[in-house]
Amino acid sequence: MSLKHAILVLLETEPSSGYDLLKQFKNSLGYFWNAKHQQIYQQLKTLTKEQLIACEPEEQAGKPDKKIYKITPKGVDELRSWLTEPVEPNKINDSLLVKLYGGHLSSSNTLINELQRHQDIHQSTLDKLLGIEQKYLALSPDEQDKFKLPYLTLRRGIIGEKAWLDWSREALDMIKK
Amino acid sequence: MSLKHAILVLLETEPSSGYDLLKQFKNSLGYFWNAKHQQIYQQLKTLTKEQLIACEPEEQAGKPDKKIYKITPKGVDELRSWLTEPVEPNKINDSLLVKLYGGHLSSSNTLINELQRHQDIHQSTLDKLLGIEQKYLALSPDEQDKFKLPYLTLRRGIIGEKAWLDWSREALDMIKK
DNA sequence: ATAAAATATGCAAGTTTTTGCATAAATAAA
DNA sequence: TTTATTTATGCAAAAACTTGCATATTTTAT
Repeated sequence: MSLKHAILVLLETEPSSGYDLLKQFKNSLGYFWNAKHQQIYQQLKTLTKEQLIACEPEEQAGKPDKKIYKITPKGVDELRSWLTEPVEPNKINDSLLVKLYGGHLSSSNTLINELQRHQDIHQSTLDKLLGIEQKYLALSPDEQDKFKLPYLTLRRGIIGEKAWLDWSREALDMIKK
Repeated sequence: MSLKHAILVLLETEPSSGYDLLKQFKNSLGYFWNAKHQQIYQQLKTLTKEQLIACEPEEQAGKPDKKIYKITPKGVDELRSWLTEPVEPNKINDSLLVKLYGGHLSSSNTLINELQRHQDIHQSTLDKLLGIEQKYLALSPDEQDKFKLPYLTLRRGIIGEKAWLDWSREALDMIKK
């Protein structure tokens, strides 16, 4: 339900194409929002119909044309109003934990391999986020202040990934023992 | 897609009714799986059709009748095979972080209240999980070993909630400053 | 005594998300 | 130089999930 608002928030910061949004989710914001390209394009269509965003085509040298979307005043109103409403805490559905929970039907090697595979993924996500943090910390105090809130969300990603890795080390130790 | 497997895993441990499963998700397993009652009842119907589970009605004194589902041998096969396949890392869609990211359109008081509201929820989830952990730690070494894997998933819940609370304290400090 | 919450299940309709297919040019890698 | 990846968008169908409604008894709280 709030892919809608995730998109509005991003477009409020900067007009973007569907593909731009996709890349943002994939490359930097994946620790708090994920969506497939079809979902994004569909939602952009819906939001355009609702007049919360507007589209302007942009020609590009060489590359295929982009459709740049920007938020409308009506969209900003909608966003402001959504921001005042309470949101539900995040719903978690974690297949890996389901696997572990039922892991006695599997071999410990299978479990260990799967855990290590996920560990690698989380480690590289953490590295990426720490890289982004370094860029933030290199900004002037003024600019840091400007991006304070996005930075807080980045911190959530970093702390969350570190916790995941702490847990996975504990888990591997316990399974191996 | 793996509500199916979440249910199979739980039924493999213990035959249950839809309502039992719902309570398990709500009361103890919510840190790794969440589902509404309609979703569970629908899935139980589907799984019965696929003959992965079977249903036996149970009369209860006083209370409405229960339908107790148990996993079939075919269901165990399906589960075993699923357990060997890699799963995707957990997809995260966190509306609270979307709100924070776009929080400059809102007042810091609104943000602070919302954060504190979530903090309370997470704190009480953590307390609940720590309570469950105490019960586990009071078991005999033999029994502890038997429930080692479910315990690992509980640890994930505990570590995850603690990390969330650490982050939220940091976030509140930064917003208030 | 009455109201609310918990126990227990389900249909129907709607919304959201995923999967499969499809196109097309540019750039980077083998 | 051929192949794979990246850039860029979209339709249609299927699957998954949510919301609204509906019922009926029991237990707990006021």
